[in-house]
Amino acid sequence: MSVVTRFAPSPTGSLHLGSARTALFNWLFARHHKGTFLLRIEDTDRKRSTEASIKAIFEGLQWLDLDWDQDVVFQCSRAALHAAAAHRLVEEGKAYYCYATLEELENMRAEAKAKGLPPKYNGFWRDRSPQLAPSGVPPVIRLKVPQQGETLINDLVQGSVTVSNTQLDDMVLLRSDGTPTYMLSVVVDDHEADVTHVIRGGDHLTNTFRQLQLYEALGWKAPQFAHIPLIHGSDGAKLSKRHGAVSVNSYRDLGYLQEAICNCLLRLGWGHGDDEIITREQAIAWFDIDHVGQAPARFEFARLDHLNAHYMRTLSDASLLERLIPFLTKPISVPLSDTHRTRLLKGLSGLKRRAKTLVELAENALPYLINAPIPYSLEALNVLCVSENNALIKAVLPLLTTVEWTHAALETCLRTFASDRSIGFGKVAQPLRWALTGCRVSPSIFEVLDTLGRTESVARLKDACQTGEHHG
RNA sequence: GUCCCCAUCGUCUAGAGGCUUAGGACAUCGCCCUUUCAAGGCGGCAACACGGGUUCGAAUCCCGUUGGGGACGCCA
Repeated sequence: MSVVTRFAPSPTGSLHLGSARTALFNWLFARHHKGTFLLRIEDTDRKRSTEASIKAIFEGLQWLDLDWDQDVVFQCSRAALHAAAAHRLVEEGKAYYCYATLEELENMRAEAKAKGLPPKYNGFWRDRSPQLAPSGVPPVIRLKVPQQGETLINDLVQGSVTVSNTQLDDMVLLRSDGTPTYMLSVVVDDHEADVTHVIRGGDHLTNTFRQLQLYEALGWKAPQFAHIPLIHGSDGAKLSKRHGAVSVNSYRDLGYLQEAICNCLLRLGWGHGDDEIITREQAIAWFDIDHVGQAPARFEFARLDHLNAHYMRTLSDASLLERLIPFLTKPISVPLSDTHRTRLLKGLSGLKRRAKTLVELAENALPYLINAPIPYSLEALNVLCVSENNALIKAVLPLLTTVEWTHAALETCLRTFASDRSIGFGKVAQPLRWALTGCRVSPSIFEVLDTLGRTESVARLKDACQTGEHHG
């Protein structure tokens, strides 16, 4: 039988990093086995589901390049089918109407807890005749879960996990307003879609005991389960909003590449020998759940930064530029002109080695995106107004008007200039750097000159001399 | 409170009883390169949580302890 996996997020927020990894694992498993990867939006909680979340989830998945097969299924559109399953179980005597109020339930749990028992519904209406139902209380439908024996999960990641059925309570299948709960919908929909492998976060492990009971009651074969360990923050607790950026969309806005995010997520809880940089193709070829670890993994930025820097460096300049453009318009707040685009493309190879994120890259690119006269910070002015520096720049200027404008020629010219005066090259380069970029650090000075071009470079240097004199 | 799960360098991991003096990567530290900052190269520091078994032999199997995490909704 061909593999069918699914990613089934609830649209109550943007795509969480942990959910993204779940999606990635499901996607990879399906692609590896040449199976099917489905997307289902679990919007049975009408109060908390939002259009914005649905949009964010689609965006996130598309950005990560995780494509799904077949149409998206919106779970609430199938509510009638779910309700029918619940009513069938009532008819078969496997489920029943329960009239307990919210207050009563709260009391039951408190009472059980006080006695050192698991906090659960006590089965009050399990064997009572509905004739005794109080008037005006709309009932829920609960599953009759056997109270003897135990339930076993043969989990593909966690191994066999057993729980005593006394821990399980008669869960609600249909709410008093007639809408299905997650427990019911998930089972019905996974069954209808012929899902073969349910790969999801470890926080669902205990739900699986309940869902297994439901499969049993409905007389359906349960899929295989694989509960992957959760992603934790640097403090060891389940990754959540208080750890800072948590949605994939926010990582995109922080300037991370989808390749880096996927590679990073893939290596959280899974490994393939000594391989660290793993392409999409390799991931598909190598990924399988038997190598997924059982321990939760901490997410830390350092690794993501490193991977991101790597992927930025290896991307072609042309495609990196395309990804960089959305980050550029912010600081310069004007559309990219052709001159700037050409300049940037030329300077990108030196720039991309010096940044961890697109945001950082955009910041460093700023000197290429402005024209003389460029703004000088107080720190820059302090360098430029030193008379030796000013004189040095003045002395270099005539050379620059005649030298052949190539990286190699510029290098020869400036190095000769320095050695003729018996000064270290740094003494020449650093004032020039301040004058040309307004910054303490930049790519190689020859590269900066080459990238800016003769006209712009000379203009900046002339302006720097004037500005320096003025402040001196 | 009840139940379930987990445990190799600071972090992510390799490890399927002898191939292990426990390997790689990130981070960190040092050196080289060098016009700044990076990148790159070379090297250093650094782990099998603890205690019992099983076995000729255990990071690997079993039990316990400790520590961490997760779940206990008419949320998903």
